[in-house]
Amino acid sequence: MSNAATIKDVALKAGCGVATVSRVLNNTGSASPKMRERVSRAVKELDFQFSEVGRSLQSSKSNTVGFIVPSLANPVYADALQGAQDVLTLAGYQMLLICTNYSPKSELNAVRTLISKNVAGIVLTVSDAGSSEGLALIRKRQLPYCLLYNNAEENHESWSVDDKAAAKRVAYAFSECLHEETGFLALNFYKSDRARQRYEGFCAGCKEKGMKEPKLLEIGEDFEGLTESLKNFLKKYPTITGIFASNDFLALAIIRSARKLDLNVPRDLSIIGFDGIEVGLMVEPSLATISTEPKILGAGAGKTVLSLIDKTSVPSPPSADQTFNFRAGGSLAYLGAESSDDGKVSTFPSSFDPTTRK
Amino acid sequence: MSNAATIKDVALKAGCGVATVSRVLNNTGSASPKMRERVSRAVKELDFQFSEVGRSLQSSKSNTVGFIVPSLANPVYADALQGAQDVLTLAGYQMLLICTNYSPKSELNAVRTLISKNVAGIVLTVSDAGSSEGLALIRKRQLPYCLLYNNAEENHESWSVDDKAAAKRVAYAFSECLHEETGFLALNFYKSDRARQRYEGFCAGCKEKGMKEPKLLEIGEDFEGLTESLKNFLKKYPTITGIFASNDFLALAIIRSARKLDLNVPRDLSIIGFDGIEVGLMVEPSLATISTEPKILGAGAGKTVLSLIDKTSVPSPPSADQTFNFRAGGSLAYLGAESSDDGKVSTFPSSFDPTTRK
DNA sequence: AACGTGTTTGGAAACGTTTCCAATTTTTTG
DNA sequence: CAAAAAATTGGAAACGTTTCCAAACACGTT
Repeated sequence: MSNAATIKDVALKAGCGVATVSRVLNNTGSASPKMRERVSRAVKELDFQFSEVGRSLQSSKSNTVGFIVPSLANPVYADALQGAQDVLTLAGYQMLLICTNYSPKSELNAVRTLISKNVAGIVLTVSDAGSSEGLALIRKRQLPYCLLYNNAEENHESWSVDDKAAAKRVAYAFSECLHEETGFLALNFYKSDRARQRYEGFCAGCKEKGMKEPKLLEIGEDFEGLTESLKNFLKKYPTITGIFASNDFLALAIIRSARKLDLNVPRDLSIIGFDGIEVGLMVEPSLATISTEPKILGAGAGKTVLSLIDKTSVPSPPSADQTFNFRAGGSLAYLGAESSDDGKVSTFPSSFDPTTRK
Repeated sequence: MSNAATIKDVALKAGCGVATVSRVLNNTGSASPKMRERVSRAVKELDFQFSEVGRSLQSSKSNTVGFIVPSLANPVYADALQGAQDVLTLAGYQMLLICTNYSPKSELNAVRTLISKNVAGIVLTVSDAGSSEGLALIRKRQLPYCLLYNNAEENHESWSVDDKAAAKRVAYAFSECLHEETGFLALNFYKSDRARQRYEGFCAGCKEKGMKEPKLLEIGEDFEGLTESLKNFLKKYPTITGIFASNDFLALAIIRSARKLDLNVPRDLSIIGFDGIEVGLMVEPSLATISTEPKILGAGAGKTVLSLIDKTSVPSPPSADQTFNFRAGGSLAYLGAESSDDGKVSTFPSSFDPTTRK
């Protein structure tokens, strides 16, 4: 298809051997000034560019890194991707992207595909790190890789939010505002180990603070019928005063549903989200949530893979409690007697912000 | 690095020539049943997989398609990407992704890179289709390509929202609600031909309806100081009753700013957005906006490139007025005397929805 | 003028495929 | 059963690079 010039064409036009062209263009080995000049002119005239395919075949290396995520509809992954892109591009790598749509089977296929394309490394988010066949294949093939948003077993490189710790923090927030009975809202609970870990952490936190065990409100593929589900849920558990949504999108959706049921947020029902997406700051009342830094995580995972490729020292991910912050917001009400009118809650001291890195 | 088996290893283990292995595995040419069996076993034992690099070099084809977008922070592009991914994956192609961060210079680099990787085709959004060097290079190299979100000159394949027509529609909506004086809010006006086209269309629509010419409110890199800008803007033009924001994010941000200035939306100021992102439905009041189908556009552009590659017939993009719908919402107030209390506006008949395709 | 020394240069092999073609084997046919 | 026809097989070239190695050349020294 492509009428592109090859190194042979350049050599022909410059009147020299291909080896010389290669040497000149890569600045490896010697070449006389006039030879350099002739080659340069030929390159100009032919608009020559190396074929990365030929290069990759010969060197069995490539400047491509694979990126596997469940979906880009979730801004968290989109942002993480941006972060990774930035560091990869800077290092001269391109990104081969595959979305698995939360299907573990696609995960394995994705890995196979990337391997066959000879990628230099892989950044990936899997459904369940413990049982992922794709991940196993990567390790078997000894490819540089880094997990993203999967809380690692110790033997994996990984950049992730500590879901359990963060969810615990949510429980504390409810507790500090004197909530006793809460619910946990998740979409596709069974498909995401992240949702499960959040639930686990939330339960642990509630227990620790002497609150009742959170009731699980699980919904299916999309938001259809959420209002109805909420109605039934609250009928079944009328004493619930707060709901922890496993991501901000869900949190916004449940707020809307509550509104449809003529419930005032936060007066009748408090909501806390997870992720800290930007629009959470734009709605009224603003969304109390766990704020995270997807871009930093993505960049970190990208850097890790690059280090693994170059065999330089691997950067350390932030420690568990530095991967998130609790962000106060109007959607969480203080239930005490001296309840002030504005529904505002004191902001908590934010922990060290891992954002600060070059 | 990789200890991966090659076709030679398979041939060795199966006791045959590489040509035979190739024939068996690709089901091209004949092979005896026992030979097939021997080869299959060898493949199993070695966990063999073709190297796409070798293949690509030999065939000067590849199953990779390039995708160039300004950014993924904007959910519109993220969704479009998803749409494209779906059709590409189904057709056995992978996606090489490059974000340009709105820099025309990166555009050219991106194209060069993709060409050197021997992609089969490119889907791309450029800053300005008329002057894009990257686009010019693609055409020169005769690569299959399709523009996305760039309103095409007639000689380009393109899937895009008709910005001008849609913006006109916004003007009509204001007009129908009896607004006379409006503003247009844009971020990085000069960098995006899309923002410019929207402004142009909006002006045209206002003129047509006998409204005053919209005042331009332009802000820089991010949302810092938006509230201040709005304050000054409204001081300067106190008779403005509505603002058209060039995307939904901006619309939400300006609503928040208005709120900070103690203005009630929509009573004191009406807002209409552009894009139809999902959270627009979740906020209160809901966002009046132009709803679009990024996923469909992305899928369409993907399909177009695939058709170009296969030299099959190219799908037709939806006609201009089918690329968007006006979506009524609480952020747009009817200014007539019989103003009802709820701020609701009649919904307009939605035009044919181009979503309906396999 | 003959000799080292150091720089430039190009041929050829290798990377992992596919495909052409000729050689070999099997099957069919008279 | 021999010959023709058909099916099966493998060697080799090609795709675009890089790199090893030996050949060619340019010098300054005796």
